[in-house]
Amino acid sequence: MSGGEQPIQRPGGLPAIIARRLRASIADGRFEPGEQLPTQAVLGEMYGVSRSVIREAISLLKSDGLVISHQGLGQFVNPEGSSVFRLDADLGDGENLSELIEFLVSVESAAAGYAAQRRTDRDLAAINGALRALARAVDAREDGVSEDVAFHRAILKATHNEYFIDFGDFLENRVRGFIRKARTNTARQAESLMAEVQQEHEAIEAAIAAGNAEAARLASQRHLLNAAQRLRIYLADQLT
Amino acid sequence: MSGGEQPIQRPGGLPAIIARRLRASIADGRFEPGEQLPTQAVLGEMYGVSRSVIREAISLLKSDGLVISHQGLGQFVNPEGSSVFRLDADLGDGENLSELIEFLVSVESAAAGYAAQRRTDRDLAAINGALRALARAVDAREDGVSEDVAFHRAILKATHNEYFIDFGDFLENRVRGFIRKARTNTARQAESLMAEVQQEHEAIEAAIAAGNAEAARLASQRHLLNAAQRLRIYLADQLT
DNA sequence: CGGTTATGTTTGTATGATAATCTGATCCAC
DNA sequence: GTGGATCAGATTATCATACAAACATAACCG
Repeated sequence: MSGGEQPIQRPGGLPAIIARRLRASIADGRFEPGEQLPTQAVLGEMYGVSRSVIREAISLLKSDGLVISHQGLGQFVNPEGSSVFRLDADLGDGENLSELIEFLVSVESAAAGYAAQRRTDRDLAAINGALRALARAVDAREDGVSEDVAFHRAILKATHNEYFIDFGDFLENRVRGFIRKARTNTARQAESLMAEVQQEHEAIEAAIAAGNAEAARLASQRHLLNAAQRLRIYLADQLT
Repeated sequence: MSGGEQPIQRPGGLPAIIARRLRASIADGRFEPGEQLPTQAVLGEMYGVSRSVIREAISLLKSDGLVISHQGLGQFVNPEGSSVFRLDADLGDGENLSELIEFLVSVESAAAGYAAQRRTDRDLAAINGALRALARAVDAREDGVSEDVAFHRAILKATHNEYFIDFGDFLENRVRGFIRKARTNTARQAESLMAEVQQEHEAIEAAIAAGNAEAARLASQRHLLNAAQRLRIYLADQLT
């Protein structure tokens, strides 16, 4: 999967390497919170790279809120600690896939619960419309990817919570897209699989329509866990 | 709160501005997925800045996985979409505080549930030890901050899931630290408040010890929601 | 026709210079 | 002396330029 036909993927260049080292140094306490970092010129000497590289590395740490720099003053380790939670899904290696799925399920199912409590009639109509469109697509022997996306997005939208919606976009781009690719590649049992998926979808929709948060959580949880299971089977087949 | 005694916080410099614009352009579809971006030299002309600035901006997008660059080839919009979920908590504005808390509660309570299912005896001992240490600190009229941190961290550790642990660190740095500051600043009712918090902690610990995932989820949920409520009261008082 | 070699383009890195901004010391007036 | 303005130094921010490395394509040759 990783490292195939595409041009080789380097660790990210010198700036990324330096950034990693600096991050480690901060984490290890070699630079304490609030402490002033060496100047860019000095850091350049320390690591044997030019100031441009140091600047890019620092820039990355700044975007994570780990470092704060003031013109004329210097650069400091943010005493508040990193201000962002960064979830980078390196799917496909299968290493910590289970752990990641667990985390994803927690969020997704919670979102479904909130959606059940908050969905307006308009939300419900959108969810229902997406579900029926998906059914039509499956009947027409299409893949129904865009309809699947619309369905899940409609649910997240019904939470009326920006954070869940953003998280859903991430989930969509990285994980569900991956799952879908796996699914279409194992087109053998596509028929029964599609029916299974559709059934899970309908369970979610019914719970949300009924305003039953607990049921929505469970149904959503089951759906994603099943998808993960199907993905695992696919990955196992790949290794033969 | 924001913009007080510290040196004024600029929007982040030219690179951050350019990065925002590029991000917007990609989101708006002005640059389609997989499409090649203009060269750094051209982008520099377009925005009227030097190539260094463009490089730093692109570097930020690359760290989000939104852009991929190949030496000698050019820079491309990642067709897979962003590979990271970025949760930056701009707490203190109170704007979408409720939404954020909702998201945090979802994750934290799920973690408590997993902890209840998986905790080893050693985990349980760590949690219990932290809880008793916290009680001692409160009795001794100390703030007990470090003990509080240790308690929550021990729980997250008991999930044996790296993602929850990382998330806990973020939560700790940004949110709980903020809550704690609010709490100590309203030291008037500290006595009854501490007792209330301790009671909530004990409920979580008991559920985890009993291996009751559902109870652990609920207890954790209640604890964080109450903390958020206490925070809201504090913030409201501030506005007088 | 197939493989090899130029060639041009683009990103990566280095280097040096200038502008902007902040701290701390210095200086001057009163 | 004290308070405020001014200056010097340090440091980041930005710019400009040059060279190295990697890649695609076209030209070339056997």
